[in-house]
Amino acid sequence: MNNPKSELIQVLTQRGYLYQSTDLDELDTAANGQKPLVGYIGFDCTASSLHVGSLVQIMLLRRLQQAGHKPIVLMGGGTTKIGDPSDKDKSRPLLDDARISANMASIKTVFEKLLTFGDGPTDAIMVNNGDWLDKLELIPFLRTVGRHFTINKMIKMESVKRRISDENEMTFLEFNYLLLQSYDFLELNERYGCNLQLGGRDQWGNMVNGKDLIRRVNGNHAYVFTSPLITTASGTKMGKTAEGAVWLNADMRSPYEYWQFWRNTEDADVGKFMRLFTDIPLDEIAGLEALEGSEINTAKIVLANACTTMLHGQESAAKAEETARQTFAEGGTGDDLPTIDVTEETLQSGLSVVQAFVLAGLVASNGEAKRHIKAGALKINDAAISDLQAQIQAGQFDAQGQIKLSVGKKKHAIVRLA
RNA sequence: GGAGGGGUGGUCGAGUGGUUAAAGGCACCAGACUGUAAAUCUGGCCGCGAGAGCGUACAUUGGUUCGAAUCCAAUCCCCUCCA
Repeated sequence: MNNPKSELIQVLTQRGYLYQSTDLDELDTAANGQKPLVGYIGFDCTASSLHVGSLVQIMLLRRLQQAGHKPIVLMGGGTTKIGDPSDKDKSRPLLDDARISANMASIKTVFEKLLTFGDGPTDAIMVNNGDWLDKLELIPFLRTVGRHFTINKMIKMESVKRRISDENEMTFLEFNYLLLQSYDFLELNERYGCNLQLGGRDQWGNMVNGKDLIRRVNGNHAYVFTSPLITTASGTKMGKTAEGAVWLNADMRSPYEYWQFWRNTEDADVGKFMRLFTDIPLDEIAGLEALEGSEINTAKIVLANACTTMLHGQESAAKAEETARQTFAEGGTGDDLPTIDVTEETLQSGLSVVQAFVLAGLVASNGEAKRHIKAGALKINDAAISDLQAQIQAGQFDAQGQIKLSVGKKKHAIVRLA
């Protein structure tokens, strides 16, 4: 689309969120109308935090709200009990209700930072599809919803085709996931006038079926908008690190580590990530991403600050930046580095370097620590360790009672004498 | 219900009685080079142990054997074809 009229579609296309959409022109017109659009995205609550993989989705809702529309965060309290079949992993252990609501509460804290909740016309709301899915009755459901789905059409869906061919198989339960998600959209349409569903590109099939269901059941017109799968410039899925998922909740990944995640973005991704994950104006981004050579590090700091501020607040971002500056630019340490406390007694009875690194969480096992020593990657106070059996010495603590542990050039921690 | 095939480390995928902690790819980690980037090259990649080594591990359980991921039995799960 060349010249979107609405702010929403302008922003979404210019910042790289558009993969595919139904009636883009019409959606553009609707987005430009008097009435705010009401758009939703569904999130499962299988863990107590979402991770950066979901961030594009969250940002979609944020853009929606910024452009004067109403976001609905749909928590999959009902669908989580079934387990999302599109995750190809072996079926997870089913979560119990207590676990699900705990996860939901924990996840909600993240949305509260990125969206404005309330009762106003463009305030975000959070709803739980367990509210209606849990009490569905099979026969009425089949008669009102099931009749609108033809098997003929369903088996032509890309997601279904893939699953019912040779190697794979699909259970009836999974087959029904489509109906449940479609029903969610219908329910939100009737309850809240929700007329837009956003999501990742893999959700397209489920989403357009919801749109069709709405038209068939109550004649309303709804829209569907998908975002691309975000990969890094080198082609891998975004957000993979040795430590696992990049969680959004601060108790699962500290603001400093979150800052570092963004700081380590590949050169080629800086502009793209800024457009997607920050509110930095486009012209400013254009200037930053044009920086050449090591200059672009400035842009990465801007990116890290913007992302961390959005999620953890300005103060946390500033602290993370300062810690990074002290650690990397000055070769010292900063307050925000992961820290472990060690007592005088522990020190007396002997604490090996290997143990210290394990305690600090910088390595996963003694063996890994030793491998790193052999590779010359473990440093104490910036001096490489070569002795596998080296002990932490009292004399290594500096005036502040600290020792700096490093694995390679990037991972640092502090041991503090308690 | 019948016939056949299969379940291997984070992942994909070799391996069909000892030389196999298990080829190779990917992912990941570290070193070199740099800019806390990418690419490239080098090394590593179950745990414990300074090391020799030890312990665990090839769906699960039991068995055969001096010795099993490899053979046998039962169980669970998956695939293909037939009914």
